[in-house]
Amino acid sequence: MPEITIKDIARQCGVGVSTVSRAINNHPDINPETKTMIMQVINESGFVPNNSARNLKRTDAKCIAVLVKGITNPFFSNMIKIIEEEIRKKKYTMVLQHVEYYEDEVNVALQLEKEKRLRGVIFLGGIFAHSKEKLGNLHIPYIFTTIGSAAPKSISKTSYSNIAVDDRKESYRMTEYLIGLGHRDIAILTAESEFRSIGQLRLEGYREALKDKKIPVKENLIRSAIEDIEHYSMENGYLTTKRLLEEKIPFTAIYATSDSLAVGACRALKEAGLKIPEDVSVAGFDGIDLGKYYNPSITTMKQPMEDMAYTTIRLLFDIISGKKAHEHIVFEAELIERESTAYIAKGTAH
Amino acid sequence: MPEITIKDIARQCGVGVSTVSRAINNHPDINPETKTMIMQVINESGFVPNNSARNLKRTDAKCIAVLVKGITNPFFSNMIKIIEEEIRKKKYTMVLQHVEYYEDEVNVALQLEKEKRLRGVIFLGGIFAHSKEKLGNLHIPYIFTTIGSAAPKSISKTSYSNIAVDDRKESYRMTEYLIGLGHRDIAILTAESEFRSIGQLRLEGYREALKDKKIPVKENLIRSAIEDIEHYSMENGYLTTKRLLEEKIPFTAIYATSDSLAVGACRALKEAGLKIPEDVSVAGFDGIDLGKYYNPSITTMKQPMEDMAYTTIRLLFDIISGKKAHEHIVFEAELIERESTAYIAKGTAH
DNA sequence: TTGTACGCGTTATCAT
DNA sequence: ATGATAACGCGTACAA
Repeated sequence: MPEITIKDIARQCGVGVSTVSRAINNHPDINPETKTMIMQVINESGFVPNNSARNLKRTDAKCIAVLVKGITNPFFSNMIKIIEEEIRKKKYTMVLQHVEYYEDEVNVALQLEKEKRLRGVIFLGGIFAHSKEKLGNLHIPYIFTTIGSAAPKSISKTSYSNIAVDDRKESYRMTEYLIGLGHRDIAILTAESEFRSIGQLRLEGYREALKDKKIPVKENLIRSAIEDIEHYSMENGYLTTKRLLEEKIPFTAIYATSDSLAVGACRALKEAGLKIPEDVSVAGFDGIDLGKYYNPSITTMKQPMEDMAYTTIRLLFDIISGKKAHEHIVFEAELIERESTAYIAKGTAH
Repeated sequence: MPEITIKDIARQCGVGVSTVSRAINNHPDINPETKTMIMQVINESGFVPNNSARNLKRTDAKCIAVLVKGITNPFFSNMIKIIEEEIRKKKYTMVLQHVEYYEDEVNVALQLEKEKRLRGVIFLGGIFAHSKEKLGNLHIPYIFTTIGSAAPKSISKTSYSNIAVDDRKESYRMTEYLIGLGHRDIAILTAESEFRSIGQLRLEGYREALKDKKIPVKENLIRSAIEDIEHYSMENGYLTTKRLLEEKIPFTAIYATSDSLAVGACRALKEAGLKIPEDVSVAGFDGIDLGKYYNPSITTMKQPMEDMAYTTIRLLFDIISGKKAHEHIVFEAELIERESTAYIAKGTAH
């Protein structure tokens, strides 16, 4: 198949390649007539400039990469939309890449930096477990958003930005809230066992809250998600809760560390003939849309996704333009009480 | 910042660039010792080959592009996972791109074909409304999956593959099912007004079924999704249903043309004090996980996503290797009866 | 087994 | 306003 290039167009138009290039790239120094003529020929021929060659040569790519850890997380969808829109407004382009759980997002960023002449990188999700050396090779500004905020101390805080809620604290608050409703046997559905992962931070918050309230932590109420299936999924919440019920360990509330897990938990409870919140209270985390529309609607700790998204992209642009230095911003989450939680009914324990 | 290139590595190692290239690309003609030496230097230096330059030179990219229309559709997530896995198994790489609703996915494919030396393209979602000329410029095999199956006649069926359910027929079946339950006033929640879109095909099936059963179509029971928000979203189902209720048009069933819409509808009904399915039956379409975990679980027309995904990627590889010609496969959907639908209660109409 | 030199398609520089 | 030409970083004949 004969790949059609800028040279072919130039020949067909009887002009030099530079003129064609000028036409394509909206350069000022070109006769409008020549330009329309060239554009016409291009449209007819179906010529598409080779992006690899462009990126190879170009100095000003005006491109920002967004790397998302995991693909099925609905939590990020809205954030990405906002970020994309802002990037478009600035006449930049965005390259969105999903990174598998086992892939190293920094490697991907390193690649993209060279390939696309990136101006900045946004990491969405994942764990901050990157070596200083590797990050040192990333010569452009990068921001971690929605990532367990505790980064290794060896990495200078001035070399990157971080935007997240305080997962430990907010998890503490949610646990405290459930305790306040009279619950003492609170099962927690958690995912991710990696050190400093969001899952672990939330678990720590739970432990601390119980400890502070002098409620003994029952290890058999701490349930890790099943490994082989998507961690933060409804299915995982469902299966984990089912197992919990089968083991007949008494509890009066379930604190799921994500709303998807909470949904699955609700279903399992319902199938077991338990009423929410009369028999069992269920709380989630994140504040995705679904929680609002679920039945019962689900009490959750809502992360200010829109705010976080806007802040992320604006901060990145400010850093790129030299207006700001790196920042580490902690957002407050909002406890939204909905139908799925209530005061404990006396004498019940399932 | 001094971009480090293959030349720097070569100089540092005291070898020629080709030797470094051979080391990077696992070529056979290289002394193992030289290779390890070079790789060591590379690792220390943090050198990352420039992908643009590579793609520019390379002839055998072994890369397949997956273009997804719209980003927040959970329906595609599972399909993408399967496709990605199969691609990995074949030692190919996958490039996943989300295409906005207003963007032209064929343009994106055209770009990528040149940029990444693609071997094939998979289009997920969207509408088949592409000009013959443009598609003619795509010199590699491409498959449309989950796209309204009625393509313009001007395009030869031998030039592309298509994998989908028969949206009109399956929509007909769903409507028929609801009619079979005794419903006559069936509101339909639909999205997309574009000709030949999935939304329109499903609407056509609805109309036909009513017509065949001699039930007059009430135009005010046909509700289009609100334009400015995500079409197939829970929010849209919720708001649309709310409006429907406010208008006090009597109906005993809602057929939502996607499960997300159905979820929103359920919530709106519940808030209005209506019971599902006692007062109103609700049916969805697609068969996403959520329908199973929702409360009530939602009757749906399940598309065989896994099958469709496997078939798509296998067919593509067969076409690439010359084993097969293009195919047009229609899958059967499966009507899954769940808790949200039931026989009509006599004398009720809301 | 290794090194030299050319070219991939484009943009930028410098003439004209 | 336009054209010739030198890079961009890499892979690969081809020569050594």
